Amino acid sequence: MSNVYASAFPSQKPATPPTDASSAQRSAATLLSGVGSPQELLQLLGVPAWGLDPAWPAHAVPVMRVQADGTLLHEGSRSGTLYVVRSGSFKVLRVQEDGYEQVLTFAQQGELLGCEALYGGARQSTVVALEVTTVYALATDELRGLQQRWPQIEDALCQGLSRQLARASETAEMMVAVASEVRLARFILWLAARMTETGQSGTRLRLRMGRRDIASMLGVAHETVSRSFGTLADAGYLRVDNRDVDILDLRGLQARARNTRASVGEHASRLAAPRNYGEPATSGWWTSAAAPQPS
Amino acid sequence: MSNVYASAFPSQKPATPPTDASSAQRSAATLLSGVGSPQELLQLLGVPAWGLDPAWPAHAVPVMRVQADGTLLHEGSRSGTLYVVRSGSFKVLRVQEDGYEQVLTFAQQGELLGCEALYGGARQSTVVALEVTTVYALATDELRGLQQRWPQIEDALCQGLSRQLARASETAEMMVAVASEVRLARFILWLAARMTETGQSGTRLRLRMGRRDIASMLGVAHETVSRSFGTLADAGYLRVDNRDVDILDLRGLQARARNTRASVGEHASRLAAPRNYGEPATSGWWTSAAAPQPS
DNA sequence: CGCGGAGTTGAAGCGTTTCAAACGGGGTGG
DNA sequence: CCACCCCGTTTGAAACGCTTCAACTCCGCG
Repeated sequence: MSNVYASAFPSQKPATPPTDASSAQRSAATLLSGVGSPQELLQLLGVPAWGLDPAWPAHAVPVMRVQADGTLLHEGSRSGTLYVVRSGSFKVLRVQEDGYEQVLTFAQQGELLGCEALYGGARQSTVVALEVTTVYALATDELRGLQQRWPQIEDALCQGLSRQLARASETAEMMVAVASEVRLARFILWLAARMTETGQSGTRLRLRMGRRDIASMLGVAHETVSRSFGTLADAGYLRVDNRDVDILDLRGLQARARNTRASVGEHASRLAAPRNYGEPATSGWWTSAAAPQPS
Repeated sequence: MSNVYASAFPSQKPATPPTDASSAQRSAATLLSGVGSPQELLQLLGVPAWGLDPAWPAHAVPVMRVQADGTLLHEGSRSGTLYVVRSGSFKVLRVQEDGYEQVLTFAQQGELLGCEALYGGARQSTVVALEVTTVYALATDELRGLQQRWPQIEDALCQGLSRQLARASETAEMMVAVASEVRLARFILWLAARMTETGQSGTRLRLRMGRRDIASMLGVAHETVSRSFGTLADAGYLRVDNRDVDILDLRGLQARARNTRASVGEHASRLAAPRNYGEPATSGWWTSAAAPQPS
């Protein structure tokens, strides 16, 4: 297997997989499990692999496998490797000084992990696999080489970074919402939107994370998450069976997710005057990236 | 003035300032106010301008001026311009469907604004100046040209993007904290850390934003922010006079900011075992980017 | 079979929200 | 120059919602 890897990156010293230092030491969760094509990588990043010679499969990108509950990245680690989720899902968290796990987001197919590596500092967050998972591993020094061979990678990465940033603001909106049911409703809609992005159902979700993780991300007690699930189910928006969730009434759920803190009345309307009032457009999905937004 | 601009970017059609479309139409808040040097731009982005010919001041980057309460970017706009804060400060927010302004973060010197432009979609957030402000304006199509002349810009931008991402996780930690005083304590520490980054005091802060904006970002009522300020002041951590805040007891404030939701006991310690327990290191500042973090 | 973890549900306490009123500063107009 | 108003900020009191502690069920696993 390591020969495959070595042939893909001849400039690299033999058998130096771009694994995260601390994760390799602490847990045997991450394994170099093969290689993938740069075409697939670009497609994962949302850039159609135009101009890439499809008959050039010789060069490959290392793929790593992470088992369930395995740690891909460790807070404080300094290795400069970037990961792109190929399959499965992760939770991204920060461990507080008192030991509390603050979940920041959940990552799915196509998402970038370990972006802080580019910044040069230490890793800001820990990344744990929620199930069996595979990721593309891109060591920053190898990135230079890749970029020279496939300039598209550069753009794809920038776009990926920018998209991660956009998602960060989405998660922020979930966490600061007032009522716990609103938080949960937004979370479900957010998950559903991400599902459809990767070609999955969009109304029938199988949660990969526990109530406790959801609660941590939403900033509420896990009992409250349970209760909120019950409330949303009683209202007819969802059908909930442990980690299986069906969205029964999408519009209703969206309406529930819209409710925010008591509006400042006309103060806000001064700035945002006759904007999308009464418009069904939500802040993501359904009218996701293609919303023409009347300017 | 426009000749200066035209000479800086001869490839550009004359008099096509890279202003955000909607902001230029809606408010006369943004004005092309001159040009700056790429050296300063790189320095702002945290990349020392090594290798840049300092005796090459002919080429310049357009600088825009935004008046207080002026809108730099409008949610939903599609123009692909990237901004770097040169002076002053902004609030970044999303306007909810019901008119409520959800503040996502505050941006200071050196920060990137409008990064979603790279992603190609519509703007995700509105950006409003909290005071008189100047920004560097980088139209994406001009970026290509800039990159060819100064390759450092590329790296600087990537690092900036990655740093913005790191900051997003910091803000997330503030917003999901449990008690309102903890949220506010973290906010103050976060602000102070950013102040020191730009060479300002670090213990003597002049808030540029109102209580309402702080409350929105922290996800609490603005009355609660006021009360929390009172509580932190009564505890001796701060001296608060309207928008002037002095940090009197930094360690105490840090301790107050550490308090999170009741820890899951030993569940969390299983994963993060003997990590920085008892270590004074906080999640930013004081031991900011240089913390060696025992691996 | 019994243990432990995940999820649900109940009841009590408390923190936050909400409504309300008052204070203070900065602006405008008389 | 003062009065006045507007708005940001502060403080009070009541109601609500969430957290917390607790008990209980269900399920997988040793």
